Amino acid sequence: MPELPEVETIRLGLEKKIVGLEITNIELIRPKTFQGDNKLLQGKKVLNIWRRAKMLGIDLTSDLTLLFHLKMTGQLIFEKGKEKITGGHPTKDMLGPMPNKSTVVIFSFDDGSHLYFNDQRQFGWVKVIPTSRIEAEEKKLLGELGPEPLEKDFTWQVLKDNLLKRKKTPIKVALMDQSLIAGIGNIYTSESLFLARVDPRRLVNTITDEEFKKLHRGILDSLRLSIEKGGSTRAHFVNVDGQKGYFLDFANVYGKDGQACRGCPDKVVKITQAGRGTYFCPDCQK
DNA sequence: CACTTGACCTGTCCGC
DNA sequence: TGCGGACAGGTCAAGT
Repeated sequence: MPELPEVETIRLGLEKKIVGLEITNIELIRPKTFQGDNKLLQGKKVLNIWRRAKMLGIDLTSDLTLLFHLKMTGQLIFEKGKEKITGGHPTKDMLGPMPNKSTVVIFSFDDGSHLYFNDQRQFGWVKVIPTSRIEAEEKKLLGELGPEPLEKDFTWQVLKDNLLKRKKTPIKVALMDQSLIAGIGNIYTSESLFLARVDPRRLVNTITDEEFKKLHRGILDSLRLSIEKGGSTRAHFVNVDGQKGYFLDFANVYGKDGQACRGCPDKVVKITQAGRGTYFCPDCQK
């Protein structure tokens, strides 16, 4: 599920809801998704919420950080436990009552509210790490990660230099590599390559400077538009209130195989690269 | 090194 | 209605 815009949507939601709350209990329904000592979290307060690549961090007092990766189907749903549901609650409307069949961990807070970590496929995880070591040991704690595309210093030259570390890799596959650029996944590679009019099968070392510039623009435009639309919901993604995102209503190619392309008489095509679906318009993307 | 496939899991959808 | 197979916002390890 979540790529950069979806994780960012969750981050923005959590920021408004849980900063300042104190954790009173952690229930591990699927213990293997939780790494570390959950008892350490009792009585700790939420300081702030951050995102790096597709990971979400919740900093707590006592130098503790909860690090989440939601992988394909992870959800973080916040519910004000004391509010009685009387016909028309966004979470209930979308997902039914919490917890549900896919709930893997439940965090409880001192005001009676709860944060539900749901994950149908159980690929996701959350772990406890020391906040103060993240900066110095990012590679060890978060993995090898390329630059954040929405940071100011992410220029088209930075994009080019990083992608060129994999000269003979198809551009679509290179864009998915988190060690080259962080946060971009299957939806936004297809979308940004369409905006740049670049064929996803092209090898990185055949891309011209003009094309790197257009690709840079396409990445920023698709990520920003998606955050504005609350992310992409294909099947599972919802924000912390259980609501879907609407970026896919504005998508050009993702999930549109067999449908007419927006700007030419041709149809959008789906191919497989590195085991994942790629969508593009063979007429527009050269 | 470059690239593909399978594994991790559960659920849904589509064709027979 | 049932069953098998393909497929799903991600990432690893292992194999060619």
